[in-house]
Amino acid sequence: MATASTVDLRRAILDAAQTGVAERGYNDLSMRQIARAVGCSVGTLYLYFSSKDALYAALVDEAVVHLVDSYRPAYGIEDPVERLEAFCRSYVRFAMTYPEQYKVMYLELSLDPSEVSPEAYRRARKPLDDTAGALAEAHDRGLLHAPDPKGGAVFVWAALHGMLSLILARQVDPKADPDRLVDLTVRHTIDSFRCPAE
Amino acid sequence: MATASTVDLRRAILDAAQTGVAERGYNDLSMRQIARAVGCSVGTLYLYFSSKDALYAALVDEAVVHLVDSYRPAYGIEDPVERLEAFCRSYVRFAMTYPEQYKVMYLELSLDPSEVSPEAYRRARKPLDDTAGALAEAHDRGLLHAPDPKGGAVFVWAALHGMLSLILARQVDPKADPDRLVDLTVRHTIDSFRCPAE
DNA sequence: GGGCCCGCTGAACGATGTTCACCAAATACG
DNA sequence: CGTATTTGGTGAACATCGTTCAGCGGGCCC
Repeated sequence: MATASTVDLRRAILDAAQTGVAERGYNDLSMRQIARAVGCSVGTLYLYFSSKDALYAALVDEAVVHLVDSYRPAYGIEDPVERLEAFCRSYVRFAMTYPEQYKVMYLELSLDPSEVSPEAYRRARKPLDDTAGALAEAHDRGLLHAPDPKGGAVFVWAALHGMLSLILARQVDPKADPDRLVDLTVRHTIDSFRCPAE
Repeated sequence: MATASTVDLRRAILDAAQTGVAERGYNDLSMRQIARAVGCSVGTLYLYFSSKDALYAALVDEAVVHLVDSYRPAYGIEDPVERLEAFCRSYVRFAMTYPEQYKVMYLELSLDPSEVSPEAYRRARKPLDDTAGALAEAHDRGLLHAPDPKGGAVFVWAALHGMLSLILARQVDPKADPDRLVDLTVRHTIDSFRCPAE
């Protein structure tokens, strides 16, 4: 139980940081607040994470795992276009459901990229590879026109991420319904591969 | 010359903040550093700007003016599709040339939206309206298929902004050439309005 | 010339992330 | 069993941050 309590402490720190970030955002969440929520001292946090950014990076790690997990049901879809759409909807649903994690992952500029672990970086690229795979399959079957699946996947990512970040940063017209906007974006993005114009 | 020196001081503060943000980014630029660069005291900064965020918002104001100005040459282009492409290229060129201003404008989440002035907000929407106008004109002439120009313009914005923010946040593969990526994005985005599939 | 006002100062305040000398309990060893 | 060592945790202290405010000096009006 001795070692169990230490691993539980690490878990407790992550949980407290998680809820704190969700409530107050990264910048307005201090290490002292986390320590108080956990019930330990500030110095203890640095026994488990080398810095606030490192703790943040660990949060990103877990968020990425959740995102990748949410892709799993879509793997069973046989039609590559429908699978692609399912990927897109998983992505936007994740961003809309866990906006703070999403901001942490892709929006927060203060996070030093060297802080995120290489495994996390590799994991984070899986959704992109899956998207490229669906695009390639759809192209081969003549369902979509995507001669460059890798570049196409980056475009899909950029389009979805762009709309999501505009919404999350409250840059778009507040009168517009966010869900409708992302829905239009998903459809328009997929439709953009339907024409052979490119 | 008395009043001239005060207005020059405001100008000097803005310039120092500008270069400081470009060199170090917003978070790592302190008011004391700005004051030292200007050659005045910290307190003086607060005589001209009520807070660091307000100073930041003034920087955003000027960046928006520059962005809108960069759109001007494109107004002369008669063909709406070419005009639309010119708008897109102005947008991405601005973001790639002044990445810190661009981050300030659309990426920085810590900036309270209430801090940016209403005029700046209105100005910032002009590029969006111009894009929607070009889309509507192209649709009417049968050159593009954009039955919802306003929504289409938001999509264009989101696609460009998405790719730009991914590049600026160093999320995309560093091996890829950024200029080629944005070029592909611009073309693919415009082409997405070429097919009547939607 | 004396009073006033205005632009400016910089020390001070609370809060931040981070470090480090200390400590207590548990484990290892003779 | 007693002592030494390691382990995990503490919280005061440090530098720095954004922000405030009592005070200062020099030009303007009466």
